Amino acid sequence: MDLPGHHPQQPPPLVHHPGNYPEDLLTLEESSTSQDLKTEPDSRPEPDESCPVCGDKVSGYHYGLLTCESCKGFFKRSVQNNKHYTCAEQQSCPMNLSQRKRCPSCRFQKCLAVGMKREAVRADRMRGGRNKFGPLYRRDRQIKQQKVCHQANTAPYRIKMETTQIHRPTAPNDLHLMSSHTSVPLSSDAFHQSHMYPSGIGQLGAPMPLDCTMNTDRLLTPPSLSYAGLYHRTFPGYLQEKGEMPPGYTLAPVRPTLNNSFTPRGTPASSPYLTPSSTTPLTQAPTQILDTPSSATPTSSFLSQLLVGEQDESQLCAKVHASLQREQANRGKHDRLNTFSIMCKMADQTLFGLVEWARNSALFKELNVEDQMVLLQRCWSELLVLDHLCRQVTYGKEGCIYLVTGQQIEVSTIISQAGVTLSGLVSRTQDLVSKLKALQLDRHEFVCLKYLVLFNPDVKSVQSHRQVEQTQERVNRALMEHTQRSHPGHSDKFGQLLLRLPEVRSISLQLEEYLYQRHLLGDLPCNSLLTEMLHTKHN
DNA sequence: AACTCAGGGCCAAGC
DNA sequence: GCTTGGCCCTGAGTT
Repeated sequence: MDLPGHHPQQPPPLVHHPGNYPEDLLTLEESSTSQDLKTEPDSRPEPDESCPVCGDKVSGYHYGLLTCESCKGFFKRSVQNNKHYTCAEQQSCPMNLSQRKRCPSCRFQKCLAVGMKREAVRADRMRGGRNKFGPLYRRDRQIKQQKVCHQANTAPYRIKMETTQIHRPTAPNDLHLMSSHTSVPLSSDAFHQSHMYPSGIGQLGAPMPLDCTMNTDRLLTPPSLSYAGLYHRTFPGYLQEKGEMPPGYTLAPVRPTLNNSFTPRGTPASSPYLTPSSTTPLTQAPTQILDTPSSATPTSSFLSQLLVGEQDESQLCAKVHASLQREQANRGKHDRLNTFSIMCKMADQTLFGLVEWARNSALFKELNVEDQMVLLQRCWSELLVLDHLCRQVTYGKEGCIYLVTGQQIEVSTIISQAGVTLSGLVSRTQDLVSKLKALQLDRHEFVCLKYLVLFNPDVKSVQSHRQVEQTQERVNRALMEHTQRSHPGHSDKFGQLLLRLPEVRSISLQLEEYLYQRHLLGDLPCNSLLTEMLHTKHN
């Protein structure tokens, strides 16, 4: 579309960003062409850049990201007129250029899902000017620009820097996510065969390369940030509380209650996804999580309370699949997500679930919103690691990593194909899994560990410091009494459990660093909670 | 001061 | 009558 006064399709000149690139890359750029030297990256949308909502041609940044003119208008009208659409189908209508008009509900959900921001639609309807997302757009441009440069220089650069991974896996060696019906307890269930594998995601015969090369030497300047999205997505109501948003604005999509026991149609009762309610023992797992019979002591009642808000694995699994399916549906046949992107999406959705879990926790709700944010920003990666560990202890087979989607992946395959950092992370995590399996962790103990990590009195900026400290002590006591009661023969289980937490923390910090480096390379999906959390910590 | 570009408004076309 | 989407206007921020 040619817009007078707009130049959205003008090809972006190759630019060089002084200070933002390591020397070797810089040299490559300078030697390649005669380029303009600019301090600000120019990345007007390329002619073939497509709208993340419908695939149409983008016309510029609108409400938080590059979209087409049509979706811009649609989103604006929807927010301005406070529209509430209803989907006549299953809320998963295909969204593309020809079908975008069919279901406004799904279109609007898609707009929100890809990261369009309601708060960018002005309540006062003032025209012109700039919005507060300038830094976000700059960051996005920078990332895109870095990605372009990275791709342009990718081959020689990787060979040079990736000493452990000179040979990038080609198709025959591509990492395949093992189909669960061959390896995991989900076996032959109809749900997994018909439902669990979105097109091109982890299907047998659909190889997914483990694009996990990583160059730890590439340290780029952290771009500028906007935290608004984090607040909005994780703390609906925050701005209303602050009086920054008019009433009636919903800042986050309403999500189903986590306690709802969700049963995908066609899933046999033996599936671990059926982990029905949060208070039911997980009895189907290869390595069982032992739920001990408890007498009605005050501690066990407190522990039961802690378990109330536990995430439903089947629900989480369904969400992750839906998210991956949406993502894949938006892409062309030749533009499949690589394995790393899929993993990031999984982590992102899991993180969403963990934030929801915390927010729904009665103990956590007692804190003010600022304290909640500070605590979550501090511990999100530890929660992710703990969540992963719990899944491995519960469902993981020896030598395999069990994904939130129910698929399994062989550890040896990852280690042989990933770079040094990722291999190290996987090894450390697997070691920890072995230790926790040996300790025969039960779900009470896992949830206590999560609470211990969440209620961290060492976070200095917490206002209700005493409250956080008391809660942690209470959980600590409950964990101690529980381990003594449930494993009377294992006198030091409590101590052994606590001794694992520093390793969890260490892994989580390494994971954050790894993800942040990949993010700077433009490998992480934009507008994800994961990237926002990473940014928050790095500032 | 000129330019940029993202937000809002307008309105013909389509349903 | 409502929705869509292309085009143009506006004005804060940038150069």
